[in-house]
Amino acid sequence: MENKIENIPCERQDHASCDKHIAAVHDTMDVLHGKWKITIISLLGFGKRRYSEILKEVKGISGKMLSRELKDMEMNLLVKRTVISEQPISVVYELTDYCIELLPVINSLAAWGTRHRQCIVEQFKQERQDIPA
Amino acid sequence: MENKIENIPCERQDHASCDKHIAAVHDTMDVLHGKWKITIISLLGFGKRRYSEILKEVKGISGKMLSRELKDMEMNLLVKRTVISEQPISVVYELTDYCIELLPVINSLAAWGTRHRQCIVEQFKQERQDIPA
DNA sequence: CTGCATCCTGGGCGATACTG
DNA sequence: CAGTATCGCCCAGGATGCAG
Repeated sequence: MENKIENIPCERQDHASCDKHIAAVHDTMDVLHGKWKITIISLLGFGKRRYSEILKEVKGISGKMLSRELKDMEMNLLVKRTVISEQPISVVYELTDYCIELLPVINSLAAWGTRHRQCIVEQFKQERQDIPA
Repeated sequence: MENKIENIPCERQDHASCDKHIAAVHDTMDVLHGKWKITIISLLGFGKRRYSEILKEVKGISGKMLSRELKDMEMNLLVKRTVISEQPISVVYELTDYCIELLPVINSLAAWGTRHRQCIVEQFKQERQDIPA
């Protein structure tokens, strides 16, 4: 029951560094918090978009939430906002280079999620044939 | 404003794969949902722990939440629960090999979080000397 | 010690209507 | 078209107490 490190593919060795690690994770999660930000980032990873386009393409999001999230993300330097002064006015959002560094992270989340879904499906099948009668 | 992919270090090319990508991310986030799971995983990445040890080491968590989260994680095959029939009874939790695959993902979250914190600090300093008078 | 039931509060988020 | 204001629901999660 000791603090033997085994099979752990990372380099956390003591309580202090463990706490720092956790704090760092929370820094990221704070930035990504809420129901929508990751989706928005994924979408914008696809290319710059206007407000109304995002509204359409992110299924289910309301206008209030979208502007709130975008404002938030702009403050966190994740997104660049550009006003196009035409008729009528339009606003374009795009990922900052900084935020683009998040994409690989999000990709790794996606990769694990894909495997996880398969695993759950397997498990389900398994259970169904364990109790067949 | 087209769907030009540029500077994007990942391979999402069309709407269908983009949607799948997003769904996969949500699969992962569902598993990690709530205020505590990532922290618990990080801690257990450190070595197996008893219930009461986790309760002490994860600052701020309540008993209710801890058992709820652990049960949840057990169902998702993230954690292995072992009852030690001694006096008094104790229960040991440890990461499954499956969950250990999540550690690199969490590490990448931490890595970005560390950089982000530095970036925010820089930005703050910047602003303070932009409006010094 | 481990873990569940109950009660309760805050705030995340949706719906709608309104302004520039 | 972009964004704000108001209202209110709902549920994650905190506190406490009980059970095995």
